[in-house]
Amino acid sequence: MSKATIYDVARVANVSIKTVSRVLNGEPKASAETRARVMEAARSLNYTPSLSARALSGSRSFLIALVSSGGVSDNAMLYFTELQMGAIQACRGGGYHLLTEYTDLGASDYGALMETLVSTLRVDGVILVPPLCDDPQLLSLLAQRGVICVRISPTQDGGTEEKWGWGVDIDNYRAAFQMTRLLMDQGHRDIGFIQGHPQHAAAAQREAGYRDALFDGGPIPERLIQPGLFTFDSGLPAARALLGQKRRPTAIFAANDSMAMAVLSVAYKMGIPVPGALSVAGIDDLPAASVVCPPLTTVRQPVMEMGAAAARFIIDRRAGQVGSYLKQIFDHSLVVRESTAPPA
Amino acid sequence: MSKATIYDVARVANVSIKTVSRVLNGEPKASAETRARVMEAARSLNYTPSLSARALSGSRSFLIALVSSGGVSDNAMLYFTELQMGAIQACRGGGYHLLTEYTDLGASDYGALMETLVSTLRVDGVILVPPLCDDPQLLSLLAQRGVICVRISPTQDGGTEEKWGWGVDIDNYRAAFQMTRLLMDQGHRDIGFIQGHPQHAAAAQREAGYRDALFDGGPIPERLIQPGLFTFDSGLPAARALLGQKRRPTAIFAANDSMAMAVLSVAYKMGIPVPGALSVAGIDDLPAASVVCPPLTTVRQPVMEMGAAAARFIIDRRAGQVGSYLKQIFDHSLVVRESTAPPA
DNA sequence: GGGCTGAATGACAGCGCTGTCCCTGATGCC
DNA sequence: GGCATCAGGGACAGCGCTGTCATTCAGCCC
Repeated sequence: MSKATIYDVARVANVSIKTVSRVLNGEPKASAETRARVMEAARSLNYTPSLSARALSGSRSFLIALVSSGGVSDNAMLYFTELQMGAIQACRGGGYHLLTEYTDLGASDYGALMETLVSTLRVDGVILVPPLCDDPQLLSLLAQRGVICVRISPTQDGGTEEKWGWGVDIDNYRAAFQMTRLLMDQGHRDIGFIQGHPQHAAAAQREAGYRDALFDGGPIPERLIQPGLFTFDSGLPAARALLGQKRRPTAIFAANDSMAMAVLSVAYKMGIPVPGALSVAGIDDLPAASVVCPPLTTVRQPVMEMGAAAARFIIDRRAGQVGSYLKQIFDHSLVVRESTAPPA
Repeated sequence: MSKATIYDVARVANVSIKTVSRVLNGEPKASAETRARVMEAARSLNYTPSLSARALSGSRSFLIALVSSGGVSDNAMLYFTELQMGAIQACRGGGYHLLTEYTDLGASDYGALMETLVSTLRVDGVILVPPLCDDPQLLSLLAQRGVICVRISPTQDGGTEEKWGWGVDIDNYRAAFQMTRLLMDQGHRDIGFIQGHPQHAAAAQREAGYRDALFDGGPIPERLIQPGLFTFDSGLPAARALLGQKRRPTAIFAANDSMAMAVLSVAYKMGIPVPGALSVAGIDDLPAASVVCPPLTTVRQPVMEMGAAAARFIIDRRAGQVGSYLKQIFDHSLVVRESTAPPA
């Protein structure tokens, strides 16, 4: 019950420790019979290998770091938990474990943290969320150290995989395009838009989707488009600007849910009934989106799957498999709730 | 730049590796001069010790596991991120790292996961959130293996520390008492209450606080108290039951924010203006609480600090310090927003 | 039959630290 | 001076694995 070592297993199975190692790691050179004997011995002893020993002598640490940034209620953090759960599940399948770290780009310890991750922990890979995943300095540091890096919703100008790592995302352009069309199909024509953070790749893509859907490349009355930063607070003035106009839009599409909720909040204060006099839509499907009044029409991303794919990518790479893509695009889906309806 | 080892540092500082180890670990036997020389050598080589090697040869792994359970939008998960950030910060201070794992009590791999945590990873401690932290089987397994265990918001019948580990919490009774009194001070007398999950210790404490504040031990019209499970969905029927009564309460205090939001939602559908005709309050101060309409009056727990304290406890214990308490109680604070007002 | 190939397995040397034990020289005390 | 004491520091043996290389023994070809 204390702690069986590989020596114990070897003794019981009557083979060398190296053979035990081989069997447990699924290496080819082992007869079926030996394999069975070793497995049985391991099971009977309730053996689990020591991660530290494996890491120390081998080339893998079986550790993946998920690095977050931003404040607790920042947009990136809001689906962080979900991302993390996906990654954890994928890790479990591969004998890996997920380490979570936190840093801000501007933080003074940011370099030291990465150094620790690479040197002290020797993590097998790193998963980065925005905006960390778009920091060239960080990315090149990781690349240079040979750490596999997966970026969540990265900018597209990532260059080659060698240099920038791999990424997972949804098709932000299409998601925004479809949501805009959904509003148009309901009869809306005056559809306001609240932009996302200018440095976030997804923001531009979403805006492009909106523009193309609404005017098909033609000019758009710019009064319909207001700046935002993906945060609830940044959505407030944008919503006020949109709703304060003499000819008020009949629908507002915010580049994410946090800002869409800000629209809901401003409309509530101004006494504008939603969806009666105003339809509101967002993107992300945050847990809160289904809970606000009225429940928000939005775009759901398979965040958990994306997290799992990120971790799996690292694990597979470390196990020797080579993929060829730079970025994996996941399917999104429109979630129509009660915040949208045909204009009065 | 590749990877300096302790040998390199020893060579440069012209001492034995053991001395380097001593200096870096802050052990006493080293003259100030030697200490300085070693530190300087380590810095110049950009040396960071290997965690695996330390774990393998020493008695500490420098790893703390934070184990979560429940679904993404379960109550426990909603402040999980915050808890985690606190723990990460505390870990950083002590040279520790946070590993996150996920399991359900009912899950089949639940035992195996714990086994892995203890045997394979040899974590120095485990932080458990409800309802995991109240599972006697799990707790005794950890205790038996000598793993330090910190429970977040645990039941009180924990028994001795040896057996059950340590816990962090707020004074749920007082929080509920104060919130109820706040509503009473505003003039409310018909204050409905939605209970929390019956198996969760905090639920009973909050209810007791409400009862004592409202009727000072005397009988309470039981129509005012409706069952809930801490989830948004469970709050819906409870809210309907309360608001459907001929003599409707003028305020509803839900045992947590998720259910308070359900009240907001039901009131909205029924056309009951909040706070005009109904005041609503919760407990937790979820990120969403400030975003719903109207923003929710609630009780803020210092979740981040609680997470930090939990991690710090494990680190200190591992470093040899011994505390004496079983449970550390943190200060909460009432957050008065717009969902409460004097009755019309 | 001799030599060759290849599958199955073992011996052994670390990986980079920490724990334990031991050595050295200075200090203090009678 | 003699002896215990103690701070400061080193030698050395692992911790429990994996990588590398060597070894063994069938089977097989000419």
